[in-house]
Amino acid sequence: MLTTPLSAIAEPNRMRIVELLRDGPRPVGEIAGRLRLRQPQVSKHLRILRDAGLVKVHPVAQKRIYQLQAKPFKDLGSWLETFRRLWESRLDTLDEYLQDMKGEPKPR
Amino acid sequence: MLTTPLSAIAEPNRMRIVELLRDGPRPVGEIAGRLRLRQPQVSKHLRILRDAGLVKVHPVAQKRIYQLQAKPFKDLGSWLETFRRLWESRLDTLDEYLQDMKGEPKPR
DNA sequence: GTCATATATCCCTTGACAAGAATATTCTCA
DNA sequence: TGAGAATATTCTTGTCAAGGGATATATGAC
Repeated sequence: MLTTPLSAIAEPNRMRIVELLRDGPRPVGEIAGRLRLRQPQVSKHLRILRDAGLVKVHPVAQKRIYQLQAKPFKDLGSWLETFRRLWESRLDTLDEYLQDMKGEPKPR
Repeated sequence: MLTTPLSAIAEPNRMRIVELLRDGPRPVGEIAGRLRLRQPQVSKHLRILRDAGLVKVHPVAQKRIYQLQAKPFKDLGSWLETFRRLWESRLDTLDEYLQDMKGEPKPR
């Protein structure tokens, strides 16, 4: 129900599926075979990945070719960028915070 | 139990906590106040974030100042990099895959 | 010591979710 | 049309995790 891209990838088997699809589009059966998973579980995981917008499906005969979508990865990258100062600024802000606290009135 | 950084961030309230800490270290009470969460839940979430290596705690008197850690974000960035060709190569590999399957010439 | 503040942990209930098994659906082709 | 292949869905069950409430622990002030 609540299917955000992040929580979709957080599940270990879905992570494996995503990493497999990183190398190119694959049909369900091949995914199941390579990852040693049962077909129904793979279909269910793909359904969730699809609802999260992480993959898109292309029907070819009876096969369904699943393909990664770029957007959620771009978005995740953008979100990560907002943390860039975390590792770029050598001086962390802890000392700064502690300094601020010194000026505040003491609890009673 | 299985506490990976990704699954830790995937939880909505923990995501909010992480985004709050992005602006700087904060004690538990302030996090609870700003996010309108109850203190025990915040402590529990912080515990999980801490087990996942996302935050570090600095005791100051009775307060515990929580601070984001850079490493997991760097790691996530590195992992995300492995998907870069996804959105850099405008030509996706779907046609290529279909061609392999059918043995047909690429449609024009 | 006692009290107040700040945070952590414990117990409990409830809901979400993943796997398994069986079945349903969709498509191709003879 | 029927058969077989490829995939999707339904139902059930067990597990895990989040929230609520109460309580425990730690620190500082008096």
